[in-house]
Order: sequence, then C-alpha cells, then structure tokens
Amino acid sequence: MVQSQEVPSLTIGGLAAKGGMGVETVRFYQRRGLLDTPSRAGGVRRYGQRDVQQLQFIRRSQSAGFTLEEIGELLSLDAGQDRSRARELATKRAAALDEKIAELTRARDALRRLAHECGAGDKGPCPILTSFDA
Amino acid sequence: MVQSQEVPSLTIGGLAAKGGMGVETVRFYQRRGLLDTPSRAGGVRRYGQRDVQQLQFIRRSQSAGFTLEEIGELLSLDAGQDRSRARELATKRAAALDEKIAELTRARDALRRLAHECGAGDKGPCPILTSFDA
DNA sequence: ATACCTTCCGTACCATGGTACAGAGTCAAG
DNA sequence: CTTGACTCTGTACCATGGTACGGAAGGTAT
Repeated sequence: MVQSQEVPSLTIGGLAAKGGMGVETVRFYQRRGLLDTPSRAGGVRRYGQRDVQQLQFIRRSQSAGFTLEEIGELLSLDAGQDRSRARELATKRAAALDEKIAELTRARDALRRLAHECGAGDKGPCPILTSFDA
Repeated sequence: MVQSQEVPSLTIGGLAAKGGMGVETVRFYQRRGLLDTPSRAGGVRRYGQRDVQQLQFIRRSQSAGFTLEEIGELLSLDAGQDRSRARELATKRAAALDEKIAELTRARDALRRLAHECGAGDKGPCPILTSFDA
C-alpha cells in the first residue's frame, strides 16, 4: 500500500480559507506550536491536506472546550504512543462537558421562566434580579 | 406593609465572601458599574443584602453566558420599565444556550466515541486527529 | 517588465475578566 | 493606645485568544 504523496499546494491564504479563519490566526497557531511551519522551499510556504485537517481539528477541539494548550497536547499525542493519556484527556473533558451542559440547561430553563414570568405586558418593572434563580 | 429597613453591615470583605469571590473582584465590578459604591459615611463602606443578591445575580448571569456588559444592561432593566426588552434579552440568550448545549452535546459524544475507539490497550498511536469528528 | 496581490516577519495592539500591589487610612481587640 | 487585620485608591499587570500593521520580498496576470 503506497501512501499517496500529496504535493502541498495551498498558500497560507488558501489554507486559512479552508480552515475558516484568517491568515493571522493561522500564523498565530504556528507561533503557538499548534501547526508546523513548512520550509520556504524557494519562495512561499506551501500547505497540504494534513494542515487543513489539523486546523479543523483545532476548531473542533476548541468547540469542545479544550484550551489551545490542551490542544497542543492532543496533537502531540496523535503521533505518540500514549493511548491511556489520550483516553484520559478525552474522558475528563467529556465529564466536564456533562457538567457544563447541565449548568447551561439550568440557566436556559431559568431564563425561559424569567421571560414567561416577566409577563405579556410591556410596561412596569420586571424584577429580573429576583426572578433569575439559576 | 413596612419595608424592613436593613442596616447595611457588611464590609467589602464580608460581601465578597458571601458572593463567593475576592475583594478585588467586587471592586472590579464596582469599577465596571455592575455594583454601586456606597458612600463612605464615616470610615469604611458598608454593604447590605441587596448587594449580596446582586453579586449572586452577576454570577448566575455569567454562568448563563451573559457578558459583563450585558449583565450591566440586565441590572439597569431590573429597575426599569422596559419589560419587552427584558424578555427579548432573556429569550435570545435562551436560544443561544440551546445552540450551545447542542454543540457541547455533539462534542461530548464525539469525545466518548474517541475514548472508546482509542481502545483498551495502552500502547501504540491513537489517531486522535482523525477520530475526533465533532 | 510592470502593476497588483499575497506572503513573510516582527512587533504591537485589542477585548474580556480579572488579580496584584503599594502606601495611606480605619477599626477593633486586648 | 498600640498592634494587627482590613479597607481605600490608584495603577499596573496577568492569561487567553486573537487581530492589525509596516515594510520588504515573492508570485502572477497582462
């Protein structure tokens, strides 16, 4: 089985576009060590599919609540041998998300209650401060 | 019905403790206009139940995802007459929370899947990058 | 080959939500 | 009436996650 040896063809602008972010953000991730910086063979740096995937991974991880520092660790684990550490990070974050989800759900319910109790009228004070018992 | 005219008796330290935060944070909220600064009648400023309640409100609102700026608006609405604005803010945030909850739920499920797929062994690489399809 | 756009690199700046500290004043217990 | 803890005020600093900008070099369409 031969690995298809992709020729990296994107410039940083194209890469950023595929990642759904600005060029400056890509460079920022490079500075942070989240994305490597290919060599300037000749003129301008070129990026490939792997880099696109990595940017998308960063975004997904962020939306899962990982910090950039944690994402750095995940990326280093991806290539590494320490499965149990990988599992640990994933399950810890999943548990944290369970808590966060519960918290946001309570808050949402409280807000809907507040909106309802605030009544149908449009005049008069609405005691938000005491109504919002999250 | 007579309003019980509470005599404010807490110092800033006691207030902060009741709010579950540090003194510096209370002062920070005062600077941001989220909490008013009683006059220094004599020596030291004194705080009452209303202030405690307000700090708790701030914390609850933060956990509901409001920014400090939005919280400032909510507080001004509390005393105000604009019920429809209050309802609008509450329902908008509730909807935003619904989205956020869905996003976090997806991320959590993806993480649990990842942890599972990462297997029971403890050696060898775990393709996190491609497994985490949030 | 001449515009014109992008990249490159370094450095500076931004918003958000705090946290720390110095130096002076105030308070309460012993 | 001293001592030690707490308060007050102003200003500075912090972490996180970017965003902006200037000036030089590279790439590309006409």
